[in-house]
Amino acid sequence: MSGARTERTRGRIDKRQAILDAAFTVFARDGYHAAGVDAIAAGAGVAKHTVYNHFGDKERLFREVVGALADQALARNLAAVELLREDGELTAMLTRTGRALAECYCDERSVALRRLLHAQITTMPDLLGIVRDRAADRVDDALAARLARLALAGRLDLGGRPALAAEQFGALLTGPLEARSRLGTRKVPRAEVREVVDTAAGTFLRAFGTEPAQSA
Amino acid sequence: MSGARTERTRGRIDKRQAILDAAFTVFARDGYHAAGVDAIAAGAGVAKHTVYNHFGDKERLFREVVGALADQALARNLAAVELLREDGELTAMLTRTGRALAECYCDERSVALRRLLHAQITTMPDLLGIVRDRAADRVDDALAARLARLALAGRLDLGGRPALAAEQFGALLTGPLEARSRLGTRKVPRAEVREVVDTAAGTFLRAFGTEPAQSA
DNA sequence: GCATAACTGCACTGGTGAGTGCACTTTAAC
DNA sequence: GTTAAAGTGCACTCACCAGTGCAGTTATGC
Repeated sequence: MSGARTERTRGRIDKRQAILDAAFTVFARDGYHAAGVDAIAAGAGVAKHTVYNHFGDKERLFREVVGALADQALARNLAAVELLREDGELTAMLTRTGRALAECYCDERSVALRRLLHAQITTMPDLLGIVRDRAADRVDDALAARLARLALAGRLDLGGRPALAAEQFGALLTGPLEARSRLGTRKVPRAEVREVVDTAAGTFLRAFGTEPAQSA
Repeated sequence: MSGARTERTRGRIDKRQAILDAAFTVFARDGYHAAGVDAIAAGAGVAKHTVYNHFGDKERLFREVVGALADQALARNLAAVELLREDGELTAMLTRTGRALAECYCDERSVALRRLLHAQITTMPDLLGIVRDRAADRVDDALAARLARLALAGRLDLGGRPALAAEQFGALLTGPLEARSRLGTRKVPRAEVREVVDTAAGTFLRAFGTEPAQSA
């Protein structure tokens, strides 16, 4: 329905990108098996042969799509984590970071990536490794590092396990969002995201904070 | 690999159950689309016609499998939640309940249910409703009710929102377990489950407890 | 014992989709 | 301008799979 990404037959170098975009759309909508290469080619405004010229076969195309989604997710998530600085009021900062992470998590592409991953994890077990290496692990590490710095500054008490604390902060966001978004089928209203993030930040600070609580 | 559930052609009434069992195995292994009705029939030691006699078509069979999985998950999870009583030491109790819930979450059938749900949620959006009505929502409610009772007894301070606290306790378990089990593809070692559960209970009690902390 | 309902085995249809072959056109490089 | 690479359109093969038809078998109710 969203039509071809290329304006008719114009440039040549961006066919590859057009195919990746269309492939994402179709895979996300129909899932790996139900997705047809014909539909992808049509969506990209490209001949089926061109798809095979660029990617070899359907599975390799799928892997490329997943890899691209992982890269994009990494960029967005790292930007969110970098909102956690050492200065500024803790509650506000944690809330801002949490909100940014929540937006990443709810992003259409992230939702699709999780869905495709879950669906194909048994038939293509290596996919998870790709996504973890290129995105998930790096975000976790970055978050843990930021929290560790706050602990070093005496503003958090993580019991010497920043990675565990990062894991929990993430869980306090993603768990509720997964449920409330109905596995990504429902757009969580702004107010509800706010509630999830504020509650997560509150719980996290009550558990790990060293400063007098900033009431909700 | 686990062979037919029925010992050759014996009883008749349990063919239905044999089909459901085999269908679970095949759907869980291959996913909805890649699963073949022939494979299911073979796995159940039954003619393909018998499958269609009992369930009409592949999609209805799939729904029955999902429903059955939800019912089983509900039973296991409720039993876990009911470990939360009003007497007894809080940390120990929360840890025991947490461990039981973690085991439910890591159970092969729960893993498969989540996987199938994620994979088919776009093509069969009503599936989520079935699972929520028959399992997820009820578990959440039961957990919230137990926590509310503990709050009423003055042993927790949930800020008057037991449902939010229940949501967070669940998230502190499922989030880390989801990641550490690699979406269910890896068996999480006992020691690691213990770490996740203890950390979750610790964080929860530091955030919501009213009694002096029981150190880890 | 017999009628009926459930089950079996096998062959079959119809549809769909991955991947290829081929003749032709367009673009980019020199 | 000519050449080579990339792209197009279409028809085609091959395989797989949901669902059906049918003739024959087995169990169950009475």
